[in-house]
Amino acid sequence: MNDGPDWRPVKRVRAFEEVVAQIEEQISTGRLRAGDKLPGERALAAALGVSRPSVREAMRVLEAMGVLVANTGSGPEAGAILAGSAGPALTGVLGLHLGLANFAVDDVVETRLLIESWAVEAAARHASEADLDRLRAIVAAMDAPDVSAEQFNEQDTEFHTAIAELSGNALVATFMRALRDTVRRHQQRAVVELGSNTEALRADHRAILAAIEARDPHAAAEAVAAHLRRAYPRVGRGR
Amino acid sequence: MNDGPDWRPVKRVRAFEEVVAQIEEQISTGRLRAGDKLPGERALAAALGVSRPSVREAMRVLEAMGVLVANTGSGPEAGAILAGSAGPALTGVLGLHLGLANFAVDDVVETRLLIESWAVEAAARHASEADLDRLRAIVAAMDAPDVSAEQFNEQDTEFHTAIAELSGNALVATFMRALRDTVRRHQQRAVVELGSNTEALRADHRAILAAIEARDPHAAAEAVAAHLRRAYPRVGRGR
DNA sequence: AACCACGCTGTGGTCAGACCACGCGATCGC
DNA sequence: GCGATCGCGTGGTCTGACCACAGCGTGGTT
Repeated sequence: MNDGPDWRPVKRVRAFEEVVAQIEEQISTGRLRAGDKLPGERALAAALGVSRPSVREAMRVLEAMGVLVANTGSGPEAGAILAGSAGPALTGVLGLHLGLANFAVDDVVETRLLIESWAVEAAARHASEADLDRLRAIVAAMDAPDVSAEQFNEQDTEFHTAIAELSGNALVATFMRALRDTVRRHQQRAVVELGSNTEALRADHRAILAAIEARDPHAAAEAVAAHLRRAYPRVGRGR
Repeated sequence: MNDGPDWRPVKRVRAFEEVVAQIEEQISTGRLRAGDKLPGERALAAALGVSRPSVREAMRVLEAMGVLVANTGSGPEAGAILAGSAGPALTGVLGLHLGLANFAVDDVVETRLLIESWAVEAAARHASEADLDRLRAIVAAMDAPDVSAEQFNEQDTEFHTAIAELSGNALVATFMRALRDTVRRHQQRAVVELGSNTEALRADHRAILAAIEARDPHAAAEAVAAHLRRAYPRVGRGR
């Protein structure tokens, strides 16, 4: 089994990678928590023995991953603050790789169907009355007579995200939002074709809500599947 | 409905963000494709009218998203090349936010169960004989007498990733790998407790493989669920 | 005494210019 | 012919400087 030395030569370690690694370590060991503020770039550079540009590149990486936000000025709001959610970062990553053809749009929609079916089942099982009120309010807002296409889309996102959150799994909710945003950004780049056909979609929403209200997980999953098949008809064939 | 001006303050646009945006646009419009090589940092800086550090920060962001890799030296391999997969980037993002307590470990395992159940059903439906051979080879390798704990873990990842790839959905496969790596990194930070208990896990793998061979999606999903419940016993209670 | 304007200070953002390590590729010498 | 060597362009790093911005203290004004 031994084919000789075969040692993998040292991996190049760039300065900013070391900085990222150290900050990651502080996070995973709990020494840095959400809400904490990092030292200034100059102080960090001095403490780590690297130059400020290297620290800045590390900041950009962490910022791209949604781990921190950087603010200028002074006061409590200024500086690099650990916070953020993974959502926007995920959306960005997925969108880029969609453009690079590493994924297909159908893959994204299919995955969304898979995740949302599960989420709505969980939601149907243990949604509280307050949760239901929230969904009802969104559905009612979408049924108002004067909603623009943009508002409609916004509230549609709201509705589906709310369902995902009701599943009680924060990661699933984040995935859901990222997938929906990815599809939406992609399709709005092509054509906004739903036009005045929103009635069918709104009816779907009402059906989903009704199934959740009836505590019927299976029916809820079916309703979601039907809804997505209507919204993205091309998916699901051929596989 | 009109509450006054309520204008959003101008979004600050940093130079590197503009650079990232322009590269993203080149990607989504198809002018840049996977495998293409970007101009050198100096040339890009000159072309975009920004300084080299700004270009570099943009590079770091795109690199963190798994969109490009940067190599030194000269020749065809040198420079910033569009390529990569989203996998490592997703793993990094998930791991960091796990550390920041934006997600719970249970969320990750639960999500993995959800996705893998679906994937194995799809795999059971349309795995080719060659696909099955690949799985059989992995299972056989894990049954060898002299596998170390590390090798075992490696091949376990291989097995589950292979199943996800068999689903035919590249995005699901990517998610699967990211979720598994995230869990693995997290648990290996704590305790590697499986010890010599691998026999049960290997039996699970054989059961999963058998269900796929039998083209029984439901049994395959059940087998995967049982396997994950055994591997991560604490999950699934209380929700 | 209350209040407001100014400037100090520290933050991230940007820039210019320089030097280094690396590795391909052409050139030169044998 | 062929191998060692040098050139040159790549990303990686550093220095030092300047800018815009925002909070907050200090000063003068009312």
